[in-house]
Amino acid sequence: MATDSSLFSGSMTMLILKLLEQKDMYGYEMIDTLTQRSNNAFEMKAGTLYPLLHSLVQKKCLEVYQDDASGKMRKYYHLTAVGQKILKEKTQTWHEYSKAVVRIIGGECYGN
Amino acid sequence: MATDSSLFSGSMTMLILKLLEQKDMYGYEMIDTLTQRSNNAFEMKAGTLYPLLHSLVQKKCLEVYQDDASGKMRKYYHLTAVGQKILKEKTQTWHEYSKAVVRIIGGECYGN
DNA sequence: TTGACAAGTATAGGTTGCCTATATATAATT
DNA sequence: AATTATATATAGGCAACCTATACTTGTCAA
Repeated sequence: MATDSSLFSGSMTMLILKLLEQKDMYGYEMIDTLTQRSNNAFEMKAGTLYPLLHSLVQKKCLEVYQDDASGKMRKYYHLTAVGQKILKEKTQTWHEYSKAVVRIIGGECYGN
Repeated sequence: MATDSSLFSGSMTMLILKLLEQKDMYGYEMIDTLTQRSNNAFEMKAGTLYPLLHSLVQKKCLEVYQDDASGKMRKYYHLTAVGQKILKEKTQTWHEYSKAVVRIIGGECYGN
């Protein structure tokens, strides 16, 4: 991530799971998608992503399958029911904390 | 902090500086104030706070003075100009990242 | 046609941020 | 008198993320 990433450390898992809720993706694709959708606010590093993906597979949050059709090795990740549950929990927690931060630092407020 | 604190690690400094922008406080007072204003979402631990305060003093973000009037030792912390600048930067970054997260995970976002 | 670069995945090692556990001392409560 | 709340402090540890590096294959320009 860019600049002062520490402000949002811990949210990486949530963001990855959210991307995979919409469609199966391979690692490099996730990095690009995150960068685009966040307008460069997030620049996830490969060295952060791949170990994270491996651990999420181990925790049964993701399933992986390989596709070499294009000649390049691509490992696609698919969100499981377990992963979906974790995503829901993390998202809820995020909104809760986000609202609490806003109550303290003021400014904009997040719905629901 | 409560439960899955990792989602917001890195925001502690910002929150502390924000409290001290409003008035000088001593450590224990900050913990209570944070707990109250966040409706128990944040439960900062003493073992987290005091080392953080010491490091902020070292970075010239805070100044400290002691008050033993009440019989109890209380170290009051005061926000410096440097601290104010850091607070402004962290707050800006937080809003930026927060908006980026909302763009990815969805939910409403009010104001800038 | 080969040399450089982008795409794609992977791991080791280090830093940071926060936590738990523990320690100390005094005031208030019981 | 004993316990609890107030108040500050430090050591040790874990988890999350980063940097640096490594490897392979495809593409494009010189």
